Amino acid sequence: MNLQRKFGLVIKELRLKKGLSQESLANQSDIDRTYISDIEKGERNISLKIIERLSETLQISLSELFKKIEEYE
Amino acid sequence: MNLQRKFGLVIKELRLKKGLSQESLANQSDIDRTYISDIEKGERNISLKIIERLSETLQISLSELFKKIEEYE
DNA sequence: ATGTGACTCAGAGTCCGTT
DNA sequence: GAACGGACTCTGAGTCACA
Repeated sequence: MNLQRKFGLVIKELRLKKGLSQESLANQSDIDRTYISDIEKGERNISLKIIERLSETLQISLSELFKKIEEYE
Repeated sequence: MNLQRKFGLVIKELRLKKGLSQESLANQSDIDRTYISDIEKGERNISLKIIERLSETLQISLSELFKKIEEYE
């Protein structure tokens, strides 16, 4: 499984843990709802700026976020 | 200091610690030499794929890489 | 509330050389 | 060996209608 798919899975997991819909995560992160959908499916090779915005909204540090991602291997 | 600048500083630090030139890091990571230069100066908003390739060449996990980045704040 | 296809366009990423 | 520049190509960012 590649990195961007793992990334999507972790984002989805964190979003659900906070009881957020894709739409509200999208609004809070100032990202389009359909773009969030693509990210969670692992279909986008996202950049540092997007990663940062998501981690802020989900209230997780970048190192903790990537630690979770690594646990998927 | 923004995230991409901190990212660049950490990459440079790790590269020097391994005794690599920008050119050899570029070659081993299959990234353009001039792009490495820009990244280290914090002038590029790089994607997940590039981040992954750099971490592989520099032999550091993504979570450890971002932990170092967070230490710059 | 989420998925998909199709789109635009700024910027990610490359290649050449010169300082 | 690294920074800088111009001139590229290609893909990520961002949006929309529709299912």
